Amino acid sequence: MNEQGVSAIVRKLSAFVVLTQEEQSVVDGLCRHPRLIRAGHDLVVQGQTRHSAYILQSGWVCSYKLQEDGSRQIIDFQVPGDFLGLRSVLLRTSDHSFESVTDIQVSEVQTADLIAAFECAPRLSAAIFWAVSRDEAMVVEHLVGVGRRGADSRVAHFLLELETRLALIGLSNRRCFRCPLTQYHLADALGLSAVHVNRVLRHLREAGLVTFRHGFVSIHDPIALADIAGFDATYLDQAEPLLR
Amino acid sequence: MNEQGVSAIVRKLSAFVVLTQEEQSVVDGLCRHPRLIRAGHDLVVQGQTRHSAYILQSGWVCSYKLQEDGSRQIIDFQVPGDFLGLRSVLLRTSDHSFESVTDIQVSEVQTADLIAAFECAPRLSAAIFWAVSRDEAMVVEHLVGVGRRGADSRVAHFLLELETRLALIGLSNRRCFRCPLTQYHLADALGLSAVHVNRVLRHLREAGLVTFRHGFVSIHDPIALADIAGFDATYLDQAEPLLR
DNA sequence: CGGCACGTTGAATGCCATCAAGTGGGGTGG
DNA sequence: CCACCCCACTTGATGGCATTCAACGTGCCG
Repeated sequence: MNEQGVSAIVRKLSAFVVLTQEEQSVVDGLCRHPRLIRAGHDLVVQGQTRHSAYILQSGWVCSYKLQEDGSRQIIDFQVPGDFLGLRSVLLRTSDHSFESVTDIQVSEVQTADLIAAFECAPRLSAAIFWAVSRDEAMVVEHLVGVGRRGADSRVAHFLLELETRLALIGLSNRRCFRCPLTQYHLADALGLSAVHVNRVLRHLREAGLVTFRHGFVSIHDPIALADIAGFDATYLDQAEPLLR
Repeated sequence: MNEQGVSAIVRKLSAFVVLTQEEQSVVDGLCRHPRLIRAGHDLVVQGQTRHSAYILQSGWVCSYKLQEDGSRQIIDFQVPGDFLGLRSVLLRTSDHSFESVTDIQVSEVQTADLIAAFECAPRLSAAIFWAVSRDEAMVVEHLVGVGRRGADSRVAHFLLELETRLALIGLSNRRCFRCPLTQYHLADALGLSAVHVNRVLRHLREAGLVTFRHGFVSIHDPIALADIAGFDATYLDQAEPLLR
């Protein structure tokens, strides 16, 4: 729960469907058994066969895929209110891993409970499908970035996307936000070396665009930053709620 | 329909769920109104607000995302039996475009019909969710390739994945297959320049691994190719059907 | 026969990885 | 309390992989 007394997931889903009090309690019912996990632990590992889905209550998680040569590609980061592993419950073996970046709090979601929730609150299922679709759109945009953008643009785009996601759940005020990621995380996510990420960050900082330091990000010039990022937030679909 | 008298989509879904005769007819019912589209046309364009989903009956399609600077990133190719735009029916605006690579035959799927099909054939819905999950896993693997693999490895991986997908619907005999893609398609998909794709293909050909030419691909040395590709087909989940 | 799309090859440039070395803060243990 | 280590970050030098520019080949089609 944050300062408004509303859980992050309710807040996020409300961006798409304005949930009734009753629907909110259904969601909260899914989050009944929170579990604490320390930073740097794997929730699900690549190749694992029967794994659950989770809702992230607090803290940050990354999903990644390891290669034989030891390098890893981070697929996405999860912030409070996001689902973990919902995409792949139907594949027999998980194709990627989840690791806690910070200490986290998660609720395990039983498939049966989820289906029951869908039945008694159909609008809720629409909201959850929207959330899943948005996550996929983010992976696609991520692919575009890694495939077609230069390093500066890639880093700028990443920070802007992050800001937008965090603003949605009340963890950013559109200027600055807390961010527990290291430059190594950025490197693994963006397909760059950590050394180069460092150089790019310095460049962006000296250009007065954005500062990424001490677990904190400040966006000094959103316009110029969005410009070099080629950032267009349409894919995050963050306009008015569709269903009221 | 192919030579076995079974549509590509039924064949593909059967890899996950062995469909009864009745379930097969439900699927065929979804494919009632086929539409022909010439090569090089857009079915859905990025930014379009209300678009349908389709099932591809024959021919090849690519989904891509355009950038301001004119470059494009191909997200994925669709081959017969694949869905188009199912992922994003819930987002208000499509975040990417679909273009026919060859002349194609598609069936438009009404959301209502799909839901009705789910209700009268629950096993079918599981199979479709599996197909969607597999598509997402492919996008993730694509991201890993673009982010973390060198050009040779990327091209090799792409060709192996393609072969596996086509074998599933009976369009490859595990050695060679027809492939209407140009080197420009590969370049846009793999985040490389067309010139470099050409060089890589020459290199792979001269090494006796694979030939990509005249709309035809021959895999001469699958073992060595999988080796430099770092190819592990687990994410395609192509083992035994799960539900019988 | 010209035009066009696709493919092919060479040379020069440049972005980013890699190697290497060093800084600084936080935690631990002597 | 200080020495030590470890991790994250920082910076410079070097080199390689892939892009870009440019030119040419080749088959197809109007």
